[in-house]
Amino acid sequence: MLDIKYIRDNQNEVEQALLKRIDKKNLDLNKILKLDDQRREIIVKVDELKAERNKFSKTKPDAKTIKAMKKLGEDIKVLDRDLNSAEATLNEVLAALPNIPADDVVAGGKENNKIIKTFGEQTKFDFEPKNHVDLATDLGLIDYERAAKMSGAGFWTYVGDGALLEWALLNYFIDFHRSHPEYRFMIPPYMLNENSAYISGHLPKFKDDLFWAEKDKLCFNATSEMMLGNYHAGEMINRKDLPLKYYAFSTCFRREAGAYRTEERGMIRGHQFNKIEMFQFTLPEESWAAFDELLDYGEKLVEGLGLHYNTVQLAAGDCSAAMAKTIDLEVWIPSMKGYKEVSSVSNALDYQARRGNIRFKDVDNKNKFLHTLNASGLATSRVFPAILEQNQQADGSVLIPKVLQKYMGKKVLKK
RNA sequence: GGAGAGGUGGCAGAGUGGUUGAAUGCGGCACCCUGCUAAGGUGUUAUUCCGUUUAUUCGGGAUCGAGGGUUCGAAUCCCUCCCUCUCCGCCA
Repeated sequence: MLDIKYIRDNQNEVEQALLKRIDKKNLDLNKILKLDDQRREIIVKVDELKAERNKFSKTKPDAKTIKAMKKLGEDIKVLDRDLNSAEATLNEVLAALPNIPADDVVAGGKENNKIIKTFGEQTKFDFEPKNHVDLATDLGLIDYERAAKMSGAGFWTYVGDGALLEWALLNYFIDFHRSHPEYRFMIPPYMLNENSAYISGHLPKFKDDLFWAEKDKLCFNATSEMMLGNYHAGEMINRKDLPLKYYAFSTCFRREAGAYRTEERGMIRGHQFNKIEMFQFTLPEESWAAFDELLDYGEKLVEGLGLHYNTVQLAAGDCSAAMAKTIDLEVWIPSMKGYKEVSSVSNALDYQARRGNIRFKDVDNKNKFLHTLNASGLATSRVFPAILEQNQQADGSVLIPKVLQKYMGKKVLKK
């Protein structure tokens, strides 16, 4: 959520910045400011009437005044209703506006994304490489068929060494984060209520992409970012307690309605996957340094596995709406001849904090919104296939990355 | 799921229809005093919106879990919902 006052005072700058990420035809700040004018007009009127009423409500009024006040009360009620609907309308259009992109974020969509770092190189095979679905099936790591039988397409079951590899990855991630003790480990609930999903910015936009427990009005989290962002919602954080750094494990659930393409079968895009998420609540002046830290940690995690990946700075139009800047880590999947996101490092500035009303008392004694950042650290569902495909051998076996060997008690996955 | 109790300022805790944004205590902050200083005194101490001013200020509105209602007037009465606690039931 952007600050209406800021838009009021900086209409041109806001407009220019937003045009980097959305189409002119979808942007009408004049309409928003007009709604704001209407809102404030009503406030002035209704406040005047209420002041009048309050004058007489301090003591017992006489019969004549009571009659007059009754009329006044009715007028107030009407104006209050007008005000409520004016505010609701304004909020709706305001909430639909995306965040203002950071200065160094270029305009345009996906086509303007830029690789800013490459680690390793594309694997050269002197044999016909398999895709990860065949590898996982042949090695007995993943059972797609029985998972589909139990739960439907888009689910899979980790089996034997497959389950151990998944577990090893999570342990590797967690051990890495444990070496930074200022980060606290969290295991949040995996279901959340509508209000929380709204605050995290996933409602109303992603309503159809979430799984719902209709009867209980709860949805399954699609990323623990939804939970971590809400963790301090409505709170006033002590300045000296900032930054607050967390990493959380959660299983994530996504309907991925209509998202399937044949090349994305297997584990690339599923209804359920595991992820460790990093999250920070910071002082405004410190959020870009925090961003660099999160990016560094994400990169180290992928590099530790020895996987070839690119660091990609997203153009404004490709960042999700709440984010001022996003850098993706994309790992090489040989069979797809493409790179798939394993981590997304983002700074929301005060956009999420405003929505969730998360503030701190600053040195000037004013309450201000803090900044929120998140980054995967990491999602296993893209790393797992990358390991299988990048590390496969001519005989169909797969070398286990060195850092995972101690969790698995072996160095190779074979039949 | 049933029955009961409760949700008030940073915390504890008064307040059951009218100068109550809210007593009192604790905590915080500022100043003062004091040669027994981990003491004493005085003052101050919520958020947010609108208007005005824009270094500052001033005027007004709203907020006692949330939303609605009754009333000239609601922290206080009524309804719905959420949450906490106690007891009972259920518990793959």
